[in-house]
Amino acid sequence: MPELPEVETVRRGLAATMIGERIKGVEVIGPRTVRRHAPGHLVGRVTGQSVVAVARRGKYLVVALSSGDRLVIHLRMSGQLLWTQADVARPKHVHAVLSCGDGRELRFVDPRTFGELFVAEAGAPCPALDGLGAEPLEVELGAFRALLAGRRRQLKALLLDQAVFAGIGNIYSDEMLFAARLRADRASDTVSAVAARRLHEAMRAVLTEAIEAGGSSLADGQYVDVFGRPGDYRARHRVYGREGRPCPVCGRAIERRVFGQRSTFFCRRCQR
DNA sequence: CAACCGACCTGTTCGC
DNA sequence: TGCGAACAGGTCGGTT
Repeated sequence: MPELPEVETVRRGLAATMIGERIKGVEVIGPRTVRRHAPGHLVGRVTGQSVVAVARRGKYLVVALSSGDRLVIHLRMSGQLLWTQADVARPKHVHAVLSCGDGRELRFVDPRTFGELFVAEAGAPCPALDGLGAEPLEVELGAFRALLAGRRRQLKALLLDQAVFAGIGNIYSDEMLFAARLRADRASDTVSAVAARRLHEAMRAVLTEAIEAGGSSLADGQYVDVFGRPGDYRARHRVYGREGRPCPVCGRAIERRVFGQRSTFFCRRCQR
């Protein structure tokens, strides 16, 4: 579910609530939620630590602890982090809980159980983070063009490849390709310098606006921030989830096709 | 190297 | 109303 704008929105909520908090207790409830190492390792490493900073790398949240260790969280498809009073009844699918001060706790909720938490120890390499590609909001135009030209990939597959650009998912790849007027299956090394500049700008514009809107909550309302609030960006989607509706630029019906196993929404006339 | 496929899960929506 | 099929924001490992 969550892509870069949603994860960034969660990050901001975590930074606002958790920095300076001491984690008094850690509960790991589901057997799948901590799977890169023993669950007890996470409990031992995190209990008693204070939160120093909260960063984001791609779709990963990175909670820096006073020990120098990092608590790394990925929400995958259905994960949520909810900051609540501990005496509020727990919903279904709460798989981990961090108990903090003033009777508050951070809950990791995840119906599909694809999400995960793990500890990256201070000074140790972390393959999951180290293998990530460029941050889409930081990559410069020159480097961006080199990433497109350096291989022959379908543009959508390239945008979705976390080792190339970290944080883009199915919604925002479609939205930025539409904004740049490029087809999802265009070979990356055939994109002109002018079109590459358009895509670079579209990447920045779409992600920035989506973050400002607090991300996209779809019909089922799965995605919410740490305070339980949905994001507003869905109302601004121009193609994603809009099959059969008119293209906002030319009026032709938006189409849906599968590219690389993923539903892809696009305008046949505007995107080349 | 790139594309494709199934797998991992639960829940919701859609079509008959 | 019921029920199975299709589908879902992500990623990984194995094949073609």
